[in-house]
Amino acid sequence: MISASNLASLAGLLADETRAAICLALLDGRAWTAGELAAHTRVAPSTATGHLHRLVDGGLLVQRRQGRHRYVQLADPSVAHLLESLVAGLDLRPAPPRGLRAATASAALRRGRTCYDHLAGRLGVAVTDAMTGAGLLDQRGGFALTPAGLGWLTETLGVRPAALRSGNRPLARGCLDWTERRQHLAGSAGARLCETFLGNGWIARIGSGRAVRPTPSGRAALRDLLGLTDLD
Amino acid sequence: MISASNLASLAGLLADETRAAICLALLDGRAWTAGELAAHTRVAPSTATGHLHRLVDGGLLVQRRQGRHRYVQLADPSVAHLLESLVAGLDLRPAPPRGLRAATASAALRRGRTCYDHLAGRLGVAVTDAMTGAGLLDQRGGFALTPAGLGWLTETLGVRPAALRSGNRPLARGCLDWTERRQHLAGSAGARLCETFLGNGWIARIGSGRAVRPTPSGRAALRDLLGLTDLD
DNA sequence: ACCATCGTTCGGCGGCGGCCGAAGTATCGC
DNA sequence: GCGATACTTCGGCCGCCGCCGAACGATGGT
Repeated sequence: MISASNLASLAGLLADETRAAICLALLDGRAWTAGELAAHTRVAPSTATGHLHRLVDGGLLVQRRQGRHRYVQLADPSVAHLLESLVAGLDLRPAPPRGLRAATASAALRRGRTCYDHLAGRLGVAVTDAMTGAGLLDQRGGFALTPAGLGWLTETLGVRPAALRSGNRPLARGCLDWTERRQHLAGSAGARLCETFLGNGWIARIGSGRAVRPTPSGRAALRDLLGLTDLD
Repeated sequence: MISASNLASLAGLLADETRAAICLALLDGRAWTAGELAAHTRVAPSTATGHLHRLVDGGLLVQRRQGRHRYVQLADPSVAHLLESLVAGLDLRPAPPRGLRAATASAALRRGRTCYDHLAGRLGVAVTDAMTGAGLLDQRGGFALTPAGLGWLTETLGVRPAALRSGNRPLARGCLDWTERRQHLAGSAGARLCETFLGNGWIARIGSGRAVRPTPSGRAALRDLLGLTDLD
């Protein structure tokens, strides 16, 4: 039919375990070099090159050459959204990770992380719930920011209103969390919120991964702004 | 990593043009027989059998045997949602369909159709816009049913409130329309709305496909309830 | 009982594509 | 310049998988 071959070729980009692992790694929203991705997926650099070519040609990734490095990242928030939808569609047996290091890394990720450009994990869900309780979000009839929530973002947090209307991206959207099985705030409001938290030093990345944790000043701010106290 | 192989195998189910065409055909929400799908995708029955096995084993489809027929349909609204997300991710060159028959079928589909279990096409978008204008939906901060919209569904249309809370499916959700590039109402509210329209004889399927059109009584009802007059 | 229809299983063919290593090109630091 | 590092291109190997036709159940109609 009309778009079956398009759909098949799009799915084909993710139908290989190595390419899937590359895309999942890039879900942290940052740019990785080709070599990092090759090491991360445990394939030869030449193999990674081939995969990156296919993903870039397919429009899922964009690249930026910088010196002798090739940086690559997800092309678009919509690509991240697409990946989230697919990962959310995996309610299959989640075999527990083996080894202690994997277990603690996994615990840190459950506690808090970035999901492309917004907050996820228990931290993301807790912020979302607190905003809902404070009347800033309305999850009763869907997932929407209230007028009070819009004011809170722009006036209390200082987000520029123009930054909330980027392209045709939705303002607020629920993103299903794959560790918490709950929705957390995504969309441009979620992206600006995460950006503000990072910029204010309220949260910090742990090491080089996508795990994040609140800083002492962040804990104080979250308590004052949203009444959040129990963050671990 | 944790779910790369799961993601790859899920994507692999859709990475074949024939299987993709099968899933898109099933997006009309109805059950098809294996033979119908074989004819629709122009492959031998034995080939279709193999594909259906893989899709059922992968959890995307469920089957029901009835006499010498094997009926198959999408397993779940979440599978439909997943497919919608992927199709929405295709802003690639949509080569115009060739041939007059394809063109008129395509025009009927653009005018109105079912998208799994809710309304889509210009009809679906028009209903969604009218509901938004009447204060029944709020698309400003996301996509949510207002309290008035909830009352309208249950009192004016007679939808049982219990039918709106099915499992953990969201009540209202925006679904990006691939012909109109606009959002229309999905989620359980969208499903009940479509069900009610069909049950009241306000819309009828055209032939055996998923295209629908308003009936004369439906036009009157849409005009009285939502002020919709220009439906073609 | 018989045939027609629907679906399935099996074997075999052919091509696509993922993998690697070796050789080649670009860039950085000294 | 020179070596080291980052990446790419190329060729070849191998396995997977989509396709079909033919033969084989299974069901329903007559």
